[in-house]
Amino acid sequence: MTAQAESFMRDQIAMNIIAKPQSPARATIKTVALHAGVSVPAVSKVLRNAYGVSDALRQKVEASIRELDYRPNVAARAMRGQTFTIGVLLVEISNPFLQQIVNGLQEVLNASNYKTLFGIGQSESALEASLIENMISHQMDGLILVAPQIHGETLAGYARQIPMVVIGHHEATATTFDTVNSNDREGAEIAVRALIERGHTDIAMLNMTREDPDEYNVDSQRLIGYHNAMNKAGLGHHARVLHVPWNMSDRPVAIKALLQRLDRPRALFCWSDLDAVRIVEAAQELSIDIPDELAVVGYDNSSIAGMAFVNLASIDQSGNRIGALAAETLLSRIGGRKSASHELMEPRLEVRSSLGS
Amino acid sequence: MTAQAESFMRDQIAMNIIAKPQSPARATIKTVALHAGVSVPAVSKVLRNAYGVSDALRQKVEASIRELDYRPNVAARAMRGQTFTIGVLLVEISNPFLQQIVNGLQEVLNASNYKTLFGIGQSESALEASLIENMISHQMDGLILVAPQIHGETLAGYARQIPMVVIGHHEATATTFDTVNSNDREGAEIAVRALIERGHTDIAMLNMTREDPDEYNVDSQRLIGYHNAMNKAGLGHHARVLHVPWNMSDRPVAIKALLQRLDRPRALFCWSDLDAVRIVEAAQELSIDIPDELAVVGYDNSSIAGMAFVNLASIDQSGNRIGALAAETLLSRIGGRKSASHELMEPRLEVRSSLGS
DNA sequence: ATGAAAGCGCTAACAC
DNA sequence: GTGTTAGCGCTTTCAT
Repeated sequence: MTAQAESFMRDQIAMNIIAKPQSPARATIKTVALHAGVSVPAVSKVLRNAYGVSDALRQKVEASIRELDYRPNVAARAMRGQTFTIGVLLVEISNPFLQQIVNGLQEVLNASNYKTLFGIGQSESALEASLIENMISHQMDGLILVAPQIHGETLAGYARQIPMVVIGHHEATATTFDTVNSNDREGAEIAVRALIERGHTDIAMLNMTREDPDEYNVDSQRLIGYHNAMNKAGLGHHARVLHVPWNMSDRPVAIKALLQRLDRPRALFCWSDLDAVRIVEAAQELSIDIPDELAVVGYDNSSIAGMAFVNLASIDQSGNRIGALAAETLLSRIGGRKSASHELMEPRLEVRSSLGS
Repeated sequence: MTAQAESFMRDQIAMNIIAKPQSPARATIKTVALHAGVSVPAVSKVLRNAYGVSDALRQKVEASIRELDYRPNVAARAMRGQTFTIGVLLVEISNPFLQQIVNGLQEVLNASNYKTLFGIGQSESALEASLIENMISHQMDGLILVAPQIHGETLAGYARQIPMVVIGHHEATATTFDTVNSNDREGAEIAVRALIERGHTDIAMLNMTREDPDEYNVDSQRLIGYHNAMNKAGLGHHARVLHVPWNMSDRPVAIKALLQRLDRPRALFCWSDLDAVRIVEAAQELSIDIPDELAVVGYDNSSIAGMAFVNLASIDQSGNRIGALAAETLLSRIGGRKSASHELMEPRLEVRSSLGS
């Protein structure tokens, strides 16, 4: 083999090493334009159903798109126009109620032109903020925040940069973003009233613990509702709020300890089924009869509440509808609506044996 | 007021109307360069810690970045370099086991430079495919797919376009992407063996139903493990596989019907706690004693399995570790690793009363 | 060590 | 109706 031939071979091998792994370079709008024998902007117009394209041109372009299996590059689009991507920030994902909301969101969004990407905040506001900024930086077309742990002013700052709808944040005075909520104050009142109607007076609330509570949070609203109901019934002096540390692992233990206290209440309204179910479990282990020795009402009417061995009365806030409405609200805002929309859905009580009679 | 002054005022007002709503135009790399009195590429190099920047220049640029609160535009970056964004596709989110995986993933990814965005497939392969393509189109730096309902060949096609790790897909022969799995075959064998050791011979399996089963799916692997264990014990002729339609709403009803059949088995291995818990519930409603009349073993050792009123024996596959390992594997592949990595974690049985003795 | 110039894939403004 | 030109914010040669 001559020196030239050897050199040629080496080049061939090198080219293969470089060229092989990268698949047959994805088609761009340029490739399509070339293939269809038209200009690049012409293709762009077809893609966006823009005004002023002849049928003939559209046919040609669409044929080329199919043949080349072309799909527009979202990243490039992001620099000039829309990305057709909606960002959703979830506070966390273990609470089954949030899954209802996600289902409602997807139902509406998947039927639209938009794709949905989720960020999961792990209940940490710093992580939430960085995810929101990342979504804005990705030039997403709109944001839905679910129960964010972020202050109202900061949210308003984000809303100036991107169309935004917030779920689980009771700030009906916000002008730059929309909100969709369940009436958490009313939900709590319904629960406590149901206990009062059944003759209870020693009714405590088991609430979530937060480092930095905020009037806009759902748990603050439920707390207000609890106090309202107690006061209205003249039981204000009996009001008691219990807390357990917000830590997944030892939470069940802390909840059990609560029931072992001498001053255990006769009735309990829990901010979430997550805790209410643990109460039911602990009561069974401690041979405390529900509802005769302890009446319990939870919140969210999660699927486990309805199971035969739990039978937990609970406030139902139909997360599916909340999610679907939030998605529709965002789409209408992206569509150009400027005035803020603040929706409040009414919750209802799902009566079950833990409530007593 | 003079005509000129009036005109001037109108202009001012108009400018405000236009200028006010859009917030103080986000700083770009150009703004920073101007502010620091350096070139645009210089700023870019500082951002990427690139080689060859003097300390003096770095100081100046970093000061300007802080002062202007500059954050690079991911969309623009996507066109030339990295996005520092990882995409995760989840088959769905209601199964608590998937939440363990998400926790494991986030633990590793949040400690890295990468941000994580999730797609939720709603158990529909068409939606999954469109989400994956969207993520590729966003020029994400890598993908983690969790239990995708997509065929191996299609996955290989995606893997040619982006670094990829797949969880819950038993294709150890794949060369273009990595996999991380629990040994589902072994898990099923452990469960069935535990029942056999306790004297059972009439052991059925309750499996997931799929339109289009695939040897690579976890449920197929568990089915194989079930048959292996039965055959090894000489019980092959007793093997029976039960199914219920994969539909969230009437699934509990179908499961209850299963226990009302005359040929109800004496022991049951369930592909998931999701179904096993419903079995426990139905048994209680039908006054079928667990474990004396029906022994049950579930899969995933979800938190509900351990609750006092359920007490369900279950196979534990430590989703946290699977998620964390998958994230590490992806980072190493993004880092340049070319050879495929296929990890198999060993599951274990969590013994509880539903197993009998 | 630093900057000038080119270009990623797409869309918008304006000719023709 | 269609093509030409310019430019989004960033990274990457390649001079100097």
